[in-house]
Amino acid sequence: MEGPSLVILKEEAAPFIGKKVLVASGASKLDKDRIINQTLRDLKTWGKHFLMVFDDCTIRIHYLMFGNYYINSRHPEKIPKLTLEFENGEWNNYNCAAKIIEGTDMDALYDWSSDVMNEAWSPAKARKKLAAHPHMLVSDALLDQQLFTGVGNIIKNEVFYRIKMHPESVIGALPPAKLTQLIKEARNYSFDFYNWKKEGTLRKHWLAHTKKICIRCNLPFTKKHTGLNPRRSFFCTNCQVLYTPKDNEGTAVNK
DNA sequence: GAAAATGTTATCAT
DNA sequence: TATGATAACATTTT
Repeated sequence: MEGPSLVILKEEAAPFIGKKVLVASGASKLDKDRIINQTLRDLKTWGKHFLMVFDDCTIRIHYLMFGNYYINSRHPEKIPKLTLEFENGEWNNYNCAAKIIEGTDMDALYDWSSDVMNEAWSPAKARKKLAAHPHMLVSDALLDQQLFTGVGNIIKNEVFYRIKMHPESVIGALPPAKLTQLIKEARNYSFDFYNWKKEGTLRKHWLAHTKKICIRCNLPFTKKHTGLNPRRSFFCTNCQVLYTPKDNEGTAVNK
């Protein structure tokens, strides 16, 4: 699950805010008794971290690759990792990692400005952080949760396709305007993802992820694991430009 | 039916 | 002690 999906969950679970946990159950090892009778005070997301803020602690849920949830219904056979029952409904979470964080001050723990879905998102800070990693491949940069919190592999592939950038381009070699475009589109596509996911049309809007043919060029895509975080990249070598350092710059000159 | 994938963190080893 | 490798989680799609 990528960042935008958690924002959708936050909206779907909003009716539970202000309600008391009547029953907490599930396969998770976390101390479920701890939150019984606590009121759900707030729901927040930091990229792929989902935060349920209670009276004196917070539950952090990560849905990883296969996690999902059912609100006011449950999976026909699977056992939930964590179920919360309130007076107005139940919330079942599956295949996720759940953990209790002591305290409720998430502002002290999370930097919201790095989250592409957050209103506090700061392109300027992103740019500054990127400048500190001139040798990083753009493919790794977009997946780096400290740089583009909430971006996942689908968003990565679609962003590079949109801005016509080869995923193995190097941060330090990007022309300033191209860097601007990368930062801008990381957030912009994430909101498209959010809207399409909500209307159930996300997959049909994919132009690169899992695709075989580039519709701009009518040529086959390259499918390759790129970067140090070797996730699948789908790209067109004809229209997606590879930005690499010139031989005599970017690194110490060897003579 | 095997393999890979919308991903990260805890733990172990060096 | 710091860094890096490995295990763990566990379902759907190709």
